[in-house]
Amino acid sequence: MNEDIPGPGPAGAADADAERNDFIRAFVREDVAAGRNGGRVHTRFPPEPNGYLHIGHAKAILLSWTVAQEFGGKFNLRFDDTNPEKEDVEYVESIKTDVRWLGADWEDREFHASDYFDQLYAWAQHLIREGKAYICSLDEEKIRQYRGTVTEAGRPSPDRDRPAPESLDLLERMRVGEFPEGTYTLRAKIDMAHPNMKMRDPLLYRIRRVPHHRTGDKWNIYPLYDFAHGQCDAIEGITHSLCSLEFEVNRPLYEWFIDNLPVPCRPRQIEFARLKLTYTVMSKRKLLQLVKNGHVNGWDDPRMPTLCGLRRLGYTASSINRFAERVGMAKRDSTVDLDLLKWSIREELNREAPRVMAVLRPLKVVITNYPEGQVEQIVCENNPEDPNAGTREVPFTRDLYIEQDDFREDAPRKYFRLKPGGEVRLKHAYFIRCDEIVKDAVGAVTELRCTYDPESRGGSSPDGRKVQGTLQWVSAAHAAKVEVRLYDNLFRVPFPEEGGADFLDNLNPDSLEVITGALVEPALGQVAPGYRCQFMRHGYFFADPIDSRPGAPVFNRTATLKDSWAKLEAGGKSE
RNA sequence: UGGGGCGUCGUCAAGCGGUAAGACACAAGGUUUUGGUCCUUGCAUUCGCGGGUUCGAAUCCUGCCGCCCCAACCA
Repeated sequence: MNEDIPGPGPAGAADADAERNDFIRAFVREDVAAGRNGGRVHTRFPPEPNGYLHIGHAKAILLSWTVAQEFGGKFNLRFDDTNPEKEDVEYVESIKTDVRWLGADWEDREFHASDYFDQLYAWAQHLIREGKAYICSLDEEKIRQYRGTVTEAGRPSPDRDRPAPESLDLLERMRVGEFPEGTYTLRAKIDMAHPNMKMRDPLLYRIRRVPHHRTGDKWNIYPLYDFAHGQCDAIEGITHSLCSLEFEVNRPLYEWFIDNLPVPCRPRQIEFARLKLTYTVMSKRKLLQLVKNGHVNGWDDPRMPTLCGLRRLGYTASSINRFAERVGMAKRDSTVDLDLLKWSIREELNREAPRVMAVLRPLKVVITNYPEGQVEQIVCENNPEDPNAGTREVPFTRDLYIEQDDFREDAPRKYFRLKPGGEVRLKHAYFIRCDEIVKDAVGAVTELRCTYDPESRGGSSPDGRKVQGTLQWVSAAHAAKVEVRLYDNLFRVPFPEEGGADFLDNLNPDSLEVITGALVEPALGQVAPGYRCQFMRHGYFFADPIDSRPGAPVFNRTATLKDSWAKLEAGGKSE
């Protein structure tokens, strides 16, 4: 790496957390105090390997992980792979990468629900022998009809009292593949009139004559979520099974299995509100649609709320940890303001990211009274927030570029930047005054002819005169040309589906602007992928790990800086 | 409308009978060689609504109202 350039930004480890308190931790504390499960705490994150993890999963992962940490317990990663039709190994690796990136450590405890298929099958047989499960021959449509509705009780299946030996035999034959899909199911015998629909003889196994990504063609039947989840928890010695609110209605069933099976442990399920964010969508189905329809460039497109997308945008794991902490934990359906997420990365990068100068839309400036051919090395501080960040040298010459936005021929009263006859400071360098505007045939400004004050070297004048504006700049002869990608919110409205709208209709057409001719200070052209910095007065940027090439980094805008000038002007208060 | 859950600032979220934390956002000042950061100040006389209990309620009781989840051989 070029020595002129300050070191890379923060890599992103989770930082030590302040004391947290929420209803889940209160329950756990209670359980530990009461000595339940021997006072152990053991949590797990159970993703289904059918998609990429998003920021909502981060909240769940970090909850289980930090709870385990705080109570001196353990944390497992378990793939909930009971539906071979939807799941694939493709997703397993990305999920592991993302969980690891967040800092959650499952050590050697990576499990799969499919690891327990034999045990689950044995427990299914156990239930049949106990008279608590039976093979049902109703088809899908009939099962639905017999189940009743939320206001009417269901009716018992005609097979409800099938003798255990017969059910046992049928189950075995289902397993070995004697029957086509849909012909039989295994159901628990609970209560067809139960007010909780989940308790009306729920299905335990269905026939699926498809290979599984881990067990191959060993099985022709696969357990359903309810029959797998709690038992898997119990097998792993999980004490606290933390999941989102929609599983609240499944809890009585979860407990029914724990109560009726000789399981080795008594896990407790506790539900919390899943994370929703403004200006985005979170469901796997919709994210998949964005990818499949080409609205974004893949799961790791920096506009996606996926963890790989956020990582590629330039978010650090520590900023996401802090975000999750700040969001809090409760049971209320809620939608967090995207600004809170953005703030979590800005706050960190403000502290740690080196400042550099970049001109996104260049406007030529010639310093007419500066000697031609002269090159001065200007000393620039790397980070005003960090005295230890040191300095670097940036070349200054007669021909420079500044930002087009930083010059205005007809400037409003509160415009502090360069205007005809006006004076500004070039950051760390000199005061310059605009003397002359050069325009092309159609009247567009192509060049500014300015004079500098040699006495103002370093950016301040001995006579104490003040300038209101400070601009970043680059030397025309030395600047490196790079590609910059300006990312903005994926959707143009906070609630893309509000009022029954199709979320695709609310995509933000300006969510990505690619700038190919940005000019940056010379050393920045040699930066390694993954480099983080602040482009002064623009925002925080991240050298894209995928599209950057040696000597040709591509910079993704992670977050903008707050822009109170834009706000002023938009509010019509700039006069 | 059968069951389950939830309603505290624009958005999250503390509070658990003793008189409304904090964060983000927002607003107004100050500092500033980033119109960034930072600092100061402001921002719920009120806790979905109505009754009741109490010396005292966001917290207890009660009746409404609203929102979410459950009728996949998905998780």
